[in-house]
Amino acid sequence: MDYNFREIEQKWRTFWGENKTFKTVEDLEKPKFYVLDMFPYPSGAGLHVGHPLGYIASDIYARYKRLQGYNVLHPMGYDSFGLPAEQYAIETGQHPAVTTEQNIKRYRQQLDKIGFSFDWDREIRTSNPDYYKWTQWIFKQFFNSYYDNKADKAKPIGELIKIFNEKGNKDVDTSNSCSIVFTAEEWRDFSEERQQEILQDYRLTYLAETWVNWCPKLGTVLANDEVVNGRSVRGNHPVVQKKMLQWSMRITAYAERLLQGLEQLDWSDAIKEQQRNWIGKSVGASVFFMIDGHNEKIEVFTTRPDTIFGVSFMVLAPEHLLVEKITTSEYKEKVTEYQKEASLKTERDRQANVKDISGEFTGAYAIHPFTGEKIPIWIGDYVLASYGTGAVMSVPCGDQRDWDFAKYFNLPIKNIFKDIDVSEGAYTEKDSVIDNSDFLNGLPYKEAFEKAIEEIEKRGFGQKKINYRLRDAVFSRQRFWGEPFPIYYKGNTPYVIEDEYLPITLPKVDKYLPTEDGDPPLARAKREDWNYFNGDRMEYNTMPGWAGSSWYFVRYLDPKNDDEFVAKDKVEYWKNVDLYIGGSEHATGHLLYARFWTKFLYDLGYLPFDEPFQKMINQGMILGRSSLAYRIKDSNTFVTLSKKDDFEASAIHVDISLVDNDKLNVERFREWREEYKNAEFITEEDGSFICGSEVEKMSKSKYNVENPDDLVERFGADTLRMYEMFLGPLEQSKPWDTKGINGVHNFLRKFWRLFHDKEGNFAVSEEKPSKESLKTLHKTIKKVTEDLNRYSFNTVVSTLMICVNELNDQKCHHREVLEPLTVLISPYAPFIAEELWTKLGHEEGTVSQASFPVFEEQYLVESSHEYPVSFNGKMRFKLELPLDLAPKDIEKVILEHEKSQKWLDGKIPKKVIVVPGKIVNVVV
RNA sequence: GCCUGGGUGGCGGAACUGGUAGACGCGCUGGAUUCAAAAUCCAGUUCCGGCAACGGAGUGCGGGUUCGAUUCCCGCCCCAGGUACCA
Repeated sequence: MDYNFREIEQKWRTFWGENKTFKTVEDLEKPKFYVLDMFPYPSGAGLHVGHPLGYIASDIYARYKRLQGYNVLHPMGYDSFGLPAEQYAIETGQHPAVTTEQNIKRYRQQLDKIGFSFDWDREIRTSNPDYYKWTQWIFKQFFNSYYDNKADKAKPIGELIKIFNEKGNKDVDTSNSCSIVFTAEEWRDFSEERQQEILQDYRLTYLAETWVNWCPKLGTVLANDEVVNGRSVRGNHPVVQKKMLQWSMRITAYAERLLQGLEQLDWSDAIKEQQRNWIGKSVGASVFFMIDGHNEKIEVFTTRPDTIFGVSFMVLAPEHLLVEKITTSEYKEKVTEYQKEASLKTERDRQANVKDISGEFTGAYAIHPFTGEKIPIWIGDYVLASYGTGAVMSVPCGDQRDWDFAKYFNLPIKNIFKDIDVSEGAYTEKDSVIDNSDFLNGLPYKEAFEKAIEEIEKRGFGQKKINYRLRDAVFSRQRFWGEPFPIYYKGNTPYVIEDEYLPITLPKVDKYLPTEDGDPPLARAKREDWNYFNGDRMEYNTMPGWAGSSWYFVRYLDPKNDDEFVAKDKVEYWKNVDLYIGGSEHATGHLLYARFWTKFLYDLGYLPFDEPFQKMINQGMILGRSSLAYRIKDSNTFVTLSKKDDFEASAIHVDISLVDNDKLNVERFREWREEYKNAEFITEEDGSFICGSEVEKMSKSKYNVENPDDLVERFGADTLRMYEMFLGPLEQSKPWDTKGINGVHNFLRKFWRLFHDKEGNFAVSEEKPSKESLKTLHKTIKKVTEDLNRYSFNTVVSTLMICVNELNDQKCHHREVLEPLTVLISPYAPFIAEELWTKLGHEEGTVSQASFPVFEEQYLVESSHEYPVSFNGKMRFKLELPLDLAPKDIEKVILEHEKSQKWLDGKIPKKVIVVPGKIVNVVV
């Protein structure tokens, strides 16, 4: 019997499904291992060959760990709230739940074909009320918590209220946005509404007026990472700035812990660095400058307090609140004009004109805190209102932007660096010695930095300060297809809904669009459409896409629990994810938010770990290889690749199924589309038409998409799995090439043939295999184990190929070799392995319950080694020598060898290096 | 600009801690089988010279350390991803 992969794969797919082979239960006897994929959004387009890449790798690893005796948790689910389903609903009136359900069905079918060992009993969907009940519950925990800076953790808001009642807010050290100070008496006298308003400033999720990225076309707010170059990532629509009352998450309270936590994670440097940059910690000082003739001061943030004596002017952002107050009448007109211009500029324009220097003098002066000098105050749009305090102390000798500004407006440039020339530009290195700076003179950077802060604090015009670029995360979306908030309003005051009424399910609406007043779609629901209603109105916003994905990895541990988001004993057993595989595009979104929520739930004692994903691998993208035909301008004539430069021709994407090895099937091309029916061709000399090619993203519009279903049908899932791994290192982006899949398919057939005779009968020998075959086997076990341990999935495939090639040459058909080899290959090619495992006589279990073979040194012991002999580092010949030969004797044998004579050419070698068991190098 | 990766045959890639560069696969060339094709099998395939034995060059470029460098160090070029008036 030949290798009938279709029959075999169908058989085992059914078997695994019926027997729930990969169902996982807690087992305290076994060590746990949690392997997780980033769960997909089930889009209508289905999967292309790039999607399963990460899933295949994680599945291989999950199967490998299982064979090693671990209790492996390997679940899958769907991030099923999202914009595409909603857009489709707007267009067709179809409820997003319906389309989502259909898409999930299709995803499941495609996934099942590939033979993943997921425990489908643990499947979750973020849009399922059983699931989002707990997303709402977690939101409530954020609402009911504040951040205690002293304890460096979140605590119940009740504790804070108690403190307010007893002592007011004077001494509390929290992460907050409260700008007033009150006593206990005052607190108690506040109205309920006022108290709630103040508490908002302390809660870890709170309502606040915020500048948001508003996308008019999508009718929603977008997160910063959903906007690129002033346009929405989804749909590429323009995005403008708008002020709205929004729910926010106080992620800034966790900035330092999110930064520190990275140290202990086994993630790529690139991702860690991205998160570090995103958090953007800078250490410096906050300094106050009095304004001459006003009872006002300007607060600036600087990372270079050591250069404070170099300040020769100040610049405020055009939007800065003090500008109105301090501008003198003489300069009023110009300043107002400049402010107007700046406000009209979009963020994009400001970025595009980095080189254009602009600004206006306000007519006002600040007083230098140390020297008492009068410093002119300017406004300029290179200072951003949204960062720091929106004001800078300008030190032209130490900052290039300040230097440029000073040069342009002819402002003084005071040099405070010893022996450094600043006439051509600012000196931004930190290796100089301070000069011209009173008490800082003669100090190097680090000492001057500390000394400056010390003096600033001592004299009371500022303090050391740490600034973060990270902003609180906006948590409201004006969409329908998301989690409703567990919130109702009395007047303008929000109240959370009691646990017993959760989940608050999505109400029925007549349309999925905003109302005429611009309220979100949920405002369309009538009172009776809600499964719970209280107060004057319900919250109309829904949660953002990242809400459900910020904690889903926990729900897999206990997916059906209706009393808790996860049971204590389950989370104690499984803990966090040991291996997480997914794309790197989530670096500053999902991966940051999930870490934030985990730390928060850890603070409240709900989770026994504070980092969700211990080890992460980011798989690269599989790119498509597009085929291009060149059409001569204004004609229907196409020209073959080698002659295209003789014409004025433009490239047209051709469906890759019409092209074989760059050769276009001209007949089928004519049939492909009506417009090419009468196409003419200028061919190569041999009459063939050759296409050009380009490596780019897989997309329908480029006709370069390969569908995994087709490949499974033609070659089998085992072949597809192995080939995707064989393409190259997992993390790397690489082009897809369907041609190469044959090589892997042939390998599996060769492997199958080791177990069968010429007639196709199962024929495995019970005799003792040769020493050589055992050596091949154990060499392979060793390499495969090592490679899997370092996640080198591609080289494992090569190793297995080499092994099968060698066994084939050795005519090895022995059980003692083939049985362990079957287990070895099973993580990659589970279907064929199951079939052969059964044939080998294991009727009882499946190969997934076998034990991973362990390599034995004894089979690899060599008595001799083929020494490469180099002369001056260049390998010239090889010589087989016993391994127990002493280096001195090796040297002797080599030098006396006839081939050496030629290279020595009568000369005496200067030096002979013998590395026993490795190489010999002769220096002439 | 800054940060993080990376640059090896016609292509994807291998070489894990400095020790035979190009494993494995694709493609290509030749041969066997076949009426023919597909499939399969065998041989060859880094480049240059040579029928060959063999010789020379060679891991983006230039330099260095070393008996020996794809691997380590210095300078530069190019590609990909991220990020940006962040004070």
